[in-house]
Amino acid sequence: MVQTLRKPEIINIARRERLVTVDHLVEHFGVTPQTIRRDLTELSDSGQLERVHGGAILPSTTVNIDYNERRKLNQARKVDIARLCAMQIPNDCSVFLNIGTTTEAVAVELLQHQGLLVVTNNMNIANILSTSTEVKVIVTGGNLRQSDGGLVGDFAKATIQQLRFDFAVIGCSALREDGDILDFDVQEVGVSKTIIRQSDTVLLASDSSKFERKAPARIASISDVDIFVTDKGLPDACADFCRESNTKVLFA
Amino acid sequence: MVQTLRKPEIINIARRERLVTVDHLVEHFGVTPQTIRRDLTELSDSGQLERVHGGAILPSTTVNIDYNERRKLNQARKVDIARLCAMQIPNDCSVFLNIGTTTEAVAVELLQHQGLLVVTNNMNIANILSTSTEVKVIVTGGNLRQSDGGLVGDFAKATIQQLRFDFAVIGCSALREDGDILDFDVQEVGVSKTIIRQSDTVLLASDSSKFERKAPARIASISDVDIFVTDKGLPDACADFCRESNTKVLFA
DNA sequence: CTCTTAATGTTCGTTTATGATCGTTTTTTT
DNA sequence: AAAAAAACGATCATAAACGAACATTAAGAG
Repeated sequence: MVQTLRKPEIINIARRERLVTVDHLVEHFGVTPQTIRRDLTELSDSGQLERVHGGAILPSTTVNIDYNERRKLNQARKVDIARLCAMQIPNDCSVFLNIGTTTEAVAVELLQHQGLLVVTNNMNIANILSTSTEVKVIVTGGNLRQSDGGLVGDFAKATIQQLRFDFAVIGCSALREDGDILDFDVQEVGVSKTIIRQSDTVLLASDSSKFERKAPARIASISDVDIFVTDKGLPDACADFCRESNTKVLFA
Repeated sequence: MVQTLRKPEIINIARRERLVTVDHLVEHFGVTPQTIRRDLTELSDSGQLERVHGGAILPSTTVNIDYNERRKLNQARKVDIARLCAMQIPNDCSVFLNIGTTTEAVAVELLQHQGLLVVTNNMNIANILSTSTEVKVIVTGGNLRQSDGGLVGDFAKATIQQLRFDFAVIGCSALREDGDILDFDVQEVGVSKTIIRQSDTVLLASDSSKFERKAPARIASISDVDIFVTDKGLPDACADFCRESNTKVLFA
């Protein structure tokens, strides 16, 4: 006897609302705060939730620790960008989400959507969305990259080539002010290019700190993107480039 | 109403409601709490439900369960079977692991191996093995099945068809004494057949309780399998069948 | 009809979950 | 920075749920 009947429901609510409060759960289940606290403590001990004062939140879902550290860095900004991204996507359509912490944040936001078909080459995203009954998930095949849970290589490309998407949300490792979108992994480039080709509307989700980073492989240009969702701090040179190339820019 | 009629109904209710309570079932069937408890205990023993105080819930897979649950799994026969399976597999070779909690247990054992290439259509297995630097993982594509993290459908099949494996470890939902290997999901059948065709040595990992369960789809016959790893309690009829069809049987 | 067997009900001692109390820690307000 | 309020965890008492053993009932076989 390890779990109580309430725990699965608590996790469900947490996934839907991103956060549960003791008060809210007390009312929902008709038990005392003490009982709810016990539940949350146990869920936290087993790693299913993360305890905060007054309630609990979803834990970070990650593959390895370095990666975990990295994702904490710009999390607040990322969630804002992700939310704005998710707002561009209607219900009942097909979406591709590729590798990257920002796209993972988008996946969390998409849990609120209905009737989606999400295709992804990111194991973390598949894990996140597998909790929803409203989202159908297709995983591309591929070589599993330990560092970030990405699926890369020919199998991924082959699967994507057989599909078309209403929307694609892509992340990147680095950006240049002249509009180049860059990635660390040469293998990932082929996949990203294919995604762009197969999608009606391409969203690039990236915070402006990416302009300060370097990466070797060129995926595409921002001019190939329909909507660029970022935060304030976009370099002027790049803003000009977006205007010229008719790429819509949204600031979170 | 007899027991055999109650159990499927209980599972139905559990699938619909996510959880069942003893009280609710007592009222629903008009029997005593003790009877319901007996039903739930048996459903829990056969792995179809997970028992909690006051009722039962749908079982969770290995990925997101806490350490104590994992230890409980360790006590089960599954781990013995898994260990014996892993012992049949040398270092530096290619292995396919398909859907099932037993194959997940095999994946845990394979963490000790070196130089493996593991291909899988099971998200949980990919998650487990992604922690190892000694194991290279390829994930087949496919539709993500929420219930067990399985990847099924044509994408999975297409990926597998392009590969060959030194070893394949397959699990199943049910077994018949005449040697038929059965699965719940018709989609999974095509995948399993393909796996068997592409593999030099096929291991079937299944505890003998599977003989007490039923499933609609026929994957293959035990005669198509090279090594059958199970526990004591193999029905005589099946043991005879294995001898005739030249399938090696190993008891954990 | 009786005998056998399996399912269900009954009883009872044990275990588990819950709620109440209280001193401590954290957060918010002043 | 201090005070007040809220949330917290530990502890204990109680009621509910539990499993085991035994009794009863129903169904089928001879």
